[in-house]
Amino acid sequence: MAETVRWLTPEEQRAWRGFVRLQERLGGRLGRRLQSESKVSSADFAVLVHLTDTPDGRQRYQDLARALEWEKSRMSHHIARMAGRGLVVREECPEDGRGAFVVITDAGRAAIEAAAPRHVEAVRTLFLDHVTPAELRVLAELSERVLARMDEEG
Amino acid sequence: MAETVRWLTPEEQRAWRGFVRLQERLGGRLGRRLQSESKVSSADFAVLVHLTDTPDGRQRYQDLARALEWEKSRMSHHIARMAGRGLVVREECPEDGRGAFVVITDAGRAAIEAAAPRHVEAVRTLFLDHVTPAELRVLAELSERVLARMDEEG
DNA sequence: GGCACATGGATGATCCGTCACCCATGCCTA
DNA sequence: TAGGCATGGGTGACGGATCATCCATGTGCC
Repeated sequence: MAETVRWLTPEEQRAWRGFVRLQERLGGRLGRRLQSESKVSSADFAVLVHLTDTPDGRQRYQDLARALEWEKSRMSHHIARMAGRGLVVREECPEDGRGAFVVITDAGRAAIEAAAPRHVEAVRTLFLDHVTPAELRVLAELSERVLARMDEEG
Repeated sequence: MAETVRWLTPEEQRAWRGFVRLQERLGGRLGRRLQSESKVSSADFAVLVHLTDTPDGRQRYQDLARALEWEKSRMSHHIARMAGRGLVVREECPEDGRGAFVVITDAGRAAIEAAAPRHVEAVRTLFLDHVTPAELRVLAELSERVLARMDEEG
């Protein structure tokens, strides 16, 4: 029971706390803006973006789940809610009796087309406008490196 | 309706997406570790940290809410749950009939003392170990600047 | 004192995410 | 072809966060 805890140094604390707070507050604001301006949540938005990335606006549950790094359970629940609001529909998969597709509807397309410009604008005014290109590069590299480590470890 | 949306450049996308993902996955892992190893959530942990920062382990709901940047409603619900698990107790405030204190219990102290070393260790191995001091400085400055802007605007 | 308004907190509804588990289909091998 | 495991997805219960609303107490002002 060697009590050798390496507590955070002041600089480490400053960076870590700042990062955590930034994440919380930025995420909160962006989500609330999206919701109130366009009636879609951040999660809805992410799904719709991925669906519009494919030519026919259709994707397998699992592919979507992998792309967004969501659990299949979350995907299932979330798609059910989105389907309830008419943003997407569920479709059976002919080739694989187990599988299913998520397909964006016209209403879904309308929703994301309305939401996207406002969302991008919000990301700019809340975040990007206050960060230099050099800082942005550091942030990107750092994020990718840490994410890669997490992938390796599992 | 001038359609002049300034979409994100590739570098902006890279940084923004990386940042968002990092936040999601890091937060997820840390939370799950805390929960499974020590039976407290990230939110519990934050509350307990702030309580142990005061000499007698007691703080007003509202002060706690301001320190953590939580809504009073969230604080109320969360403290109720923590009280149910015996980590804190609620106490009436003699000077102000409306107010109340949150007080950490022995079980609460035990919980955070058990959780803190593991949590710090996890923050190190998952994040700090893969970030240079220079990057950390950039991250701290950037976070504080953006947070300050958000404060100004309201 | 009596009114309006502010403050501190509680509550119930609703949405979201996770966990544990279930079920059906597909696949592979004995 | 039967048994067993893997895969794709669904479900219910629960903890968690937010919103709108409510209630009691405090405060300022006429």
